Amino acid sequence: MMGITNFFENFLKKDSFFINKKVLLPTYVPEAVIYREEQIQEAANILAPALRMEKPSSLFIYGKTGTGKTLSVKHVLTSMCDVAKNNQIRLKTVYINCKLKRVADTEYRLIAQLINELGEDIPPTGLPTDEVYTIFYALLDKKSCLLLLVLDEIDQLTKKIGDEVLYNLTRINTELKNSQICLIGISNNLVFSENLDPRVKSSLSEEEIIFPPYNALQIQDILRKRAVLAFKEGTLKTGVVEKCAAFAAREHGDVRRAIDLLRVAGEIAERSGSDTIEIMHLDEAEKKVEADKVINAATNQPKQFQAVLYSILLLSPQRKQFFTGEVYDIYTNICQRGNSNVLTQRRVSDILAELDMLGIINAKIISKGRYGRTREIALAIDETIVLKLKEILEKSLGLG
DNA sequence: AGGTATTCACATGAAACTATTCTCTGAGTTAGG
DNA sequence: TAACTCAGAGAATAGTTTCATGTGAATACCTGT
Repeated sequence: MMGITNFFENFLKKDSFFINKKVLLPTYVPEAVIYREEQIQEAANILAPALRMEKPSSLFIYGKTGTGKTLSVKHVLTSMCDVAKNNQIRLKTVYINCKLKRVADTEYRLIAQLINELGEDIPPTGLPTDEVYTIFYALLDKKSCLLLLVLDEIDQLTKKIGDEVLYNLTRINTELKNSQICLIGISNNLVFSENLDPRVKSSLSEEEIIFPPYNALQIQDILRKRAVLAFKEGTLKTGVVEKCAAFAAREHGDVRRAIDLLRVAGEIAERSGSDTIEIMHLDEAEKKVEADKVINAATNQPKQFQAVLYSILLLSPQRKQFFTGEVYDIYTNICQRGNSNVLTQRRVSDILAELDMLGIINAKIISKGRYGRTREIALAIDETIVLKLKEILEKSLGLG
């Protein structure tokens, strides 16, 4: 009893070396966006007509994850909103992330979310989709404003439900009397528009901006800027920022990851009772971030999915690589043992593809000639994670 | 030997089905006038 | 008669099944030398 109280006392007394941890969270929007001035200016040029209530060209933004796309767009939009407010311009901006599960990842939910943003409530299900459209039209027209609609991770949306939604959204303008809508799409996928309906493509990507990855030096600068705000002076050992940046630069310049890494390193250092953040903590953070990612992905999946993953884990210590059929056999066994029903091989094949996407396995389709065509599967995660993951899955699946 | 043709073991696609969650509608019921 | 309840029809969605078609190359099967 005393021990734990002491712990809390000490915890309070020993002031944290975080000044403001929020700065390192992905939701943080910094005052200034550095190394993106060019792109921001270009976007501003394209969107500026909106302030005169003229519909700007629709805009498409490409770039890998963590290259500042979302941040830059948000930055531009907030300043536009400020100006609009000062000058009583009826400009509205809506930002929607299409990847968010149960928020905007289907046609119905996307429109429902839009209606929500305009300040109206809509039931989560039960209504026909075209009725939702009608409500949206009416609502938007009533507002008589210019709407700048940002669809983040738009590639995820079209991959899942096709491009009909986008077509409908671009067509809206011809139906509206008092309002206009301007689409701004953000995509991680550089060849996204290739497999789009040509009608949609032409009306959606009138203008395009490409965000190149940051290089290591730029990442360093960005990290330092944040670190100054987040940590007390002198808590960050030299070399930590450099290593963090180098690591991110290797991974196509993903700053978000780098910042995340820095935060986790800080947390680990704090918990271990150290006064400074060492490179050692960074290494540990790297492992933890990776492990968390995998474990999160796995636990959020349905039972059957977990069963497939579990059979792969069982199979992997014996052999470096194996094939779909072998996984399926083991999986069938597990299901029978766990008394759950067995999925078809067709479905398992899809699950394997998903596991590949999540980066938990490496699957390559190979042909073994006379002996068929199949996926060559290898586990892509660290040994230490495997044990942990195995435990979690066993518990979740109710296996002894 | 050299060239086709087969054939395996899945992959990949499309459509359709199932269970669940939710709304809306309208018939039947209730309570009050 | 107005308000209330409650079953049933209809939607959206996730997860899956069914049916159909595709596919790369190691082997089997020819062919002519």
